[in-house]
Amino acid sequence: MFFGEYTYKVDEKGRAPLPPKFRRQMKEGVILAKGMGEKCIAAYPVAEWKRLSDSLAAKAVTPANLRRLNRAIFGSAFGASLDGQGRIILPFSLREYAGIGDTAIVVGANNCVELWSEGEWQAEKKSAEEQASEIIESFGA
Amino acid sequence: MFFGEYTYKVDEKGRAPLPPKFRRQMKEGVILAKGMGEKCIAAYPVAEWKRLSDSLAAKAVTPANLRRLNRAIFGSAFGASLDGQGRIILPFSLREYAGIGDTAIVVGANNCVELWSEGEWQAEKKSAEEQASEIIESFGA
DNA sequence: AGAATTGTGGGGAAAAGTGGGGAAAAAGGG
DNA sequence: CCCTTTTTCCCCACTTTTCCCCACAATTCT
Repeated sequence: MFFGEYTYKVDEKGRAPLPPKFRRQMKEGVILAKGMGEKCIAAYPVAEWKRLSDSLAAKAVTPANLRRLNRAIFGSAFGASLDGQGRIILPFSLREYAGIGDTAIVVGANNCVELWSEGEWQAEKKSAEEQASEIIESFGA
Repeated sequence: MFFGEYTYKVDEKGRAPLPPKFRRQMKEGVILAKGMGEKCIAAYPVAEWKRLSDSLAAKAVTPANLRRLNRAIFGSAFGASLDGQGRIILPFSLREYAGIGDTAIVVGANNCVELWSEGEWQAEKKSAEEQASEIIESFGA
C-alpha cells in the first residue's frame, strides 16, 4: 500500500528518488508506464503489474483484441530497478509525456506510485479532491 | 473509541502529544489526513483507516473514478508513529492546513482523533453543539 | 508525602537527499 | 574486425534532515 505525497529533484541523469517507505515494496523491481488517461508516470511493483496485466488480458475476447492490448500495455512499459540510493531512472520519453522537468511529485495511490510534474499535479489534485468529497458527501464515509 | 478534549503544546519540531488514554489504540501506527471539509487534522489508527478507505474505494464506479479517489485519499495521507513519549510529528503541510501554531486541541471523535487550532476549534465546537442539540431535540435522545 | 506517570524540551546518531566520478558496456566508424 | 566514442550503470561522498533517546519539571495517584 502506497500513500503520501513527496517532492523530489530529478537530476541531470533523469534519476528520481523514491520515498524510503516505498522502497521495500519496490525492491523486486518496478514497471514504469504512462499513466492511463492522466499525464503522469505510473510505477508498479512487478507483482502488482503482473496481476493487473493478467486481469486485463482475461478480458480481451478475441486474439486480435488481445494482441492490441498487449502492444498498448507492454509497448509503453519500461522495467526499472532502484539504485543503491533508492532512485529509479525515468526514461526520457516518459518524462516528456508527463512534462516532468527537474522536479517530480511522487504520489502514493494505493496500489501504485505516480510521478507528476508540479503543474499537472496541482490541477489533478484539485479535481480529485473535489470528486472525493462528492462521493463522501453523497454516500457517507 | 476516542473521546474527550485535551490541550497540548506543539514544539518547534512539530511534535504533539496524544492523551495517554489514546496511546494504546494508536500503538500500531497512525494515519494522518486532512479533516474532510473541516480545517483540522484527522488521525486514524491504521486498522480503522483501512476500513474506511476500502469502503470508500468500493463506491467508485469507473476505473478512472477509482484512480482519482485513490489519489485524493492516499495521496494526502501521512503515516506516523508514536515516539517514546507518546507524541506524533505533524507534517508542516497539515499544520498549515489546520492553522495549528504552537498549541493544538486534541479531540476524541469516536473512531478517530482530531487536532485543531484553538481558533478553529472554538468556532467548530459552538456550531457543533448547536447542531447536536437540534438533532437530539428532533429525534429524542 | 512519596512514587510513578505525564508534559515539554533538546542533543546526538542514523538515515535520507543530492550530486558527481569512473568503470563497464554498447554503439558507431574506419 | 578492431578501435574509438558515447552511453549506461554502479559506487562514493557530502550535506541536510529525520528520528530516537535522554533529561528535567510538573502533575497525578496511591
